[in-house]
Amino acid sequence: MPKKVDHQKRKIQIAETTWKVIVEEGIEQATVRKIAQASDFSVGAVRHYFASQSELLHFSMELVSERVMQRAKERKFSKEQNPLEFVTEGICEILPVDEERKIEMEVWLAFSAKVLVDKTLQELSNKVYQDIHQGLKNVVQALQLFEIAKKELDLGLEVNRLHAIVDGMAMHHLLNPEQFTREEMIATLNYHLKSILQ
Amino acid sequence: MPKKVDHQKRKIQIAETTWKVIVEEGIEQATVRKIAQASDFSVGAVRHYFASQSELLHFSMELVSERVMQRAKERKFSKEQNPLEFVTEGICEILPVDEERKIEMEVWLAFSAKVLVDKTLQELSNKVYQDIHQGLKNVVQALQLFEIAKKELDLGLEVNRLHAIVDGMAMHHLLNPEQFTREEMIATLNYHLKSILQ
DNA sequence: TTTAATTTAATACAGTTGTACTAAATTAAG
DNA sequence: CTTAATTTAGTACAACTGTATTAAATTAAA
Repeated sequence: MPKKVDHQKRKIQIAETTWKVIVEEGIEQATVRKIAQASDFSVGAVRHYFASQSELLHFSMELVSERVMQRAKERKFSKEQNPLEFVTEGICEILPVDEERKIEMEVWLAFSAKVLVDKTLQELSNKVYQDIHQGLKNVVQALQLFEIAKKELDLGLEVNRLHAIVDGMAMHHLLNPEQFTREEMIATLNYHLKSILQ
Repeated sequence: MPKKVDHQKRKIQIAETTWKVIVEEGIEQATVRKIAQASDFSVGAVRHYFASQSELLHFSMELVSERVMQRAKERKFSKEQNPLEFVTEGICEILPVDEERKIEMEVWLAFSAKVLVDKTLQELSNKVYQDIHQGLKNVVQALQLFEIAKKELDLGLEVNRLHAIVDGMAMHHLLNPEQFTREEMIATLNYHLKSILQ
C-alpha cells in the first residue's frame, strides 16, 4: 500500500552525491545537511536511509571499492590479445587515468586519511589492500606463466613493489597532476612492467 | 619592558601539539579549542600566535616538511661508507620506520587529503614533491657515478618509479602495518635498489 | 617601585553540526 | 475511494565551531 522505493538504489544515489561533495569541498564538509541539499533530499529523507552520518560515510567508502572490484571482475582475457597489454589495462582500472577513476581515488584518499583514527573503517581498508594485493599477485604470476616475465623474480617482494608503485603513482598524479602527468604515470608503469620481463 | 616570549618556539610547540591531536583524533578534530587545551594554553593565547586556524594548520604542515628536509641536509657521506647503505638510510628518512617518522607521515597524509580541496596548501605540496623528487634523482645519479647502478637506466622514469615506491610503501605501512610490516617495507626497498644495480 | 608593552584568560556571538521528533505527503493495494 | 505503511519535510535542540573583544596578568626596563 505504501510508496515503494528501491532502498539500495537510493543509498547508492546518496553515496554518489557524497562523493561529489567530498571531491568538491573535502570530507569535513560532507555534512548531512550538505549531502541532503546536493542530492535534492531533505535531511529527514537522508536520515531515513542512513541511521547516522558515519553509516553514510562508511557506505560511501565501501561503494568505491565495490566499483573498482566490479570492473576488475568484468575483465576477460581473449587469446588473441597481447598479455602485457591486457595486464597494463587491468592495472589502469585502479589508476586515476580518467575523470571517473580520478573521483574514486580522491574519495578513497579522503577516507584513507580517516582510517588512521577510525577503527570502523580499518577493516574495509585492510580488505581492499588484500584484494588489490592478490590481484597484482595474479598479474605477476600470469606474466610468468606466459613466459613473458622473468622466472627468478621474488614474487612477494615483486608484488609489494608493484603495489607500492601503483598506489604511489596514483597519489602523485592526484596531488600533483601538472608535475606528474597522466602520460608520465602510464609511461612509468610500462617502464616498470618491461623491467620484469625476460 | 614586557615579558618576552620566543614566538617561533611557541609556534613550533603549538604545531607539534597539533600533530598530536591530528594523529590521535584526526584532522577534523584539530580545533582551536582542542589544540589549546592539549598544549595547556587558553584559546586566546593560541590565537595570539596564530591569527586563524588555517594559518595554524598551514604552519603545522610546513613544519613536517621542514623536519624531513632538515634531516636530509644533515646527512653527510663518508668515504669509508658503503654508498648503497648510505643511500638506503637516506631514503629511510622519509619512510615511517620509527615512531617519529610515523607521526610525521600520518600528519602529512592527513594534510595531503586536504590539498585536493585547499588551494592554499597546494603550493606547499608541490614544493615538497619537487624537493623529494630532486633528492631521489640525486640518489640515482650518485649510484650511477659510483658505477654501482646501471648506466642505461632512463633517469626520469627511474626516479618516478622510485618516488612512487617510497610514498606508496609509506602509505601501505601506515594504513596496514600488520599486512605490510616495517621489515617488508625495508626489504622491498632493498630489493628494488638492487634491481637497478649493475 | 613605577611604567608599559606583551602575553594571557575569559566570555560572547553567530553560525554550523548530528540527531531526534513530529506531522504531513505519497501511493499501492483492497 | 479508503486504507495504511512508507517516505518526506520541517523544526528543534544541545553541543561545538572559529573568531572577536575585553580586561586582567605578567614582567623587563626605567
